[in-house]
Amino acid sequence: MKRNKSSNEVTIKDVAKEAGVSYSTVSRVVNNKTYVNPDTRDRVLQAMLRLGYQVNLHARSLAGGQSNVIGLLVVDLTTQYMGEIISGIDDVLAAHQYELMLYTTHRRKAKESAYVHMMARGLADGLLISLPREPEAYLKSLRQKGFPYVIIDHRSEEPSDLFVSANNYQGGYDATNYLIELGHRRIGIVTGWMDMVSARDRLQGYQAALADAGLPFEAELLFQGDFSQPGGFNGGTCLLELAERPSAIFASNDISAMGVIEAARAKGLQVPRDLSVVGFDDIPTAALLSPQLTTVRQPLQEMGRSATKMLLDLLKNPEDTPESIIFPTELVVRETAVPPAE
Amino acid sequence: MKRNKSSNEVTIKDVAKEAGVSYSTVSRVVNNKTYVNPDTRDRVLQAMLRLGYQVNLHARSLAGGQSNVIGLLVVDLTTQYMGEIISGIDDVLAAHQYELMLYTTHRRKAKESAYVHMMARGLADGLLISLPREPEAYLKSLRQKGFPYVIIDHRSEEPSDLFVSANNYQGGYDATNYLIELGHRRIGIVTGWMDMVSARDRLQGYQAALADAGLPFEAELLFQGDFSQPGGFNGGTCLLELAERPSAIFASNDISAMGVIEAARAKGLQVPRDLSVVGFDDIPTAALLSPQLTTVRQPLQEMGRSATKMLLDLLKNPEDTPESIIFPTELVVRETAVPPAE
DNA sequence: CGATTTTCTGCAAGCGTTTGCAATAAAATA
DNA sequence: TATTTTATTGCAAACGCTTGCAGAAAATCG
Repeated sequence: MKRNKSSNEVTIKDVAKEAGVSYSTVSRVVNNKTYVNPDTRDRVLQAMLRLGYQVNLHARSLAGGQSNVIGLLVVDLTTQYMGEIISGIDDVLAAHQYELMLYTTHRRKAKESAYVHMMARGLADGLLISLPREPEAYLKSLRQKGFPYVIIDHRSEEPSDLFVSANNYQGGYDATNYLIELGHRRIGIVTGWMDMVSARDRLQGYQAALADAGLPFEAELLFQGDFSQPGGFNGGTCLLELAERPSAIFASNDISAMGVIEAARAKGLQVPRDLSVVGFDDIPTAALLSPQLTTVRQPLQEMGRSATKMLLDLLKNPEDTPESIIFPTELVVRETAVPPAE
Repeated sequence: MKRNKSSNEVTIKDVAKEAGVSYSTVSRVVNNKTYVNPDTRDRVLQAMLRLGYQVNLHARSLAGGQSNVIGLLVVDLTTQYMGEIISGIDDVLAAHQYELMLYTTHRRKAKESAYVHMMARGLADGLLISLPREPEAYLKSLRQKGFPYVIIDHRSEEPSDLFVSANNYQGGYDATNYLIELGHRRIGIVTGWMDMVSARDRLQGYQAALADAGLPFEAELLFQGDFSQPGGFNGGTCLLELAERPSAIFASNDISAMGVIEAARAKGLQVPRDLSVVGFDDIPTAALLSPQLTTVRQPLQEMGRSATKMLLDLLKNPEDTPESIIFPTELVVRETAVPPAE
């Protein structure tokens, strides 16, 4: 049943016959190995072209070669945040003839682990892990196996871990500080998932900026969000219902900033006149909102690209020890943050 | 070098030894085949658990089993449009223990073909193809091989092709007709890539609505866009610079609608006061803009889900002949379209 | 010019599975 | 009880490729 399909496929042996050489020679040509006579190579190449040969990745991988597949673990695909990162990853992968295998965890911690093991089992040559929730569960076994991986947007504490991240602390600091400089004194914050290092870093930046300006950190001005629009909406609503409501809110990502703005509108407040808002990420939509969102930019595409390059480099030279990267963030001043009303 | 890694892995044979059975028995247990003594099965299951066995997909696929991988061909990942569809796909795949292999063509036609062949070569069990550009190039060979695939958002003319699409014609008609009913008489259109059936269908819907209302179709009111924001911006700019400028514009997707709005603003015009705009897709952002975008909704997630179900069904029962689906579209009235000024 | 070295090619083993076939044991039937 | 059937297992042959090993041919050297 499946056999007849397969018999249809042209294999390395067919090419060998066509070119009048042994199949190992064909393999050498395909893999650009040394010690192949230029003439022979040409002949094989011709034969491959004629027959339309395509390597079977499964077989190659099984035989101990590379699978030319990179696994990517993501939480959620629907966000532009992720789209940007993936597009960076994809750029580099395409340039190096690698395939991308995608896995969405939907924040189910247990699944992450199972998937990672399967990947490491030979399905993929390396792994890109974005925004992991409980990485320690499986990272340890990857390390033991010496399986190459790079983490995206998560500043790992383990020194041997390779990661690419942005300076979330600084970003949080800058955003908050900007609001302070505009004259705001009561600044709320809607955080992200607090089990994520990046979210904690942004919060700490916020607190540090407050402290440096001699402003107190007030617990009632903090709302634990979840990087989602509804989360931002709830956060905004809560904060705006405080007896003494904040004149500005720092949302830990653009999506929740949009939620906050939504909440303000629902309360009949105008942004930025009645409430200043600063986001984080600078997703493409941020510039398209009206008013345009003031936010902290992290170079998402570039992060994806760097992580992938790093991983590919690691695959090529396993002895290499590239350095983790922390990209600087950049405050993008647009329209949603202005000096407070009075 | 790679060997030591592999030797680390627990294979079906290890499990067999641990359980005291032959490896073929283990395989039968793993694949839930009939004719395995319940006791034996238990013993094998135990052993698998103890050793932490994970099937090697490459080997399985090579040996003629399924790879449990579905290939997905997409143009571009950065759009929410695609994010929505993928999220639907992913839902279904996850529920059926399939992996997703992703391939982004970046609109390079040649690459599409190469990738499809590689997938069909055993890498994947089936293929999901979204927004193909020149599908005929490779679809033919897929058909010949009997390789299962489903097309997303492309109404194929080939009767044997399975596809999931939305009623783009009706959507275009409804959007235009709505504008006409509001009182607009000069209605511009920014199209998508005209080599895509969906874009052409939307345009035809637009023309039909015009005709039905006894309005002429004027070539100067048509701008060939490309489904992108800049494309929308250019289109908007052009149309608004006409001697007699339109009072409304139908943009062929939300992203370009945002571009059109941007263009209007750049010209000092207010939406919707000076220009009504209707989009297409209803991506999540559409509801978050201000003013909120009036648009035509197509059930993207559902389309992804249906296509995937269809494909999986086809894999399970190759004799089945599921029907292609054309989802109805729905006009979502929000704030960007109102009666014309005077 | 014989002896090395280097380049080139083929053979065969193996990667971890699935599966048809054969063998055996147990159950059902005559 | 003898004979079929049915259930349960194991063996071995693929699947398409990589790669170490060994020979053959060509190039280099003393």
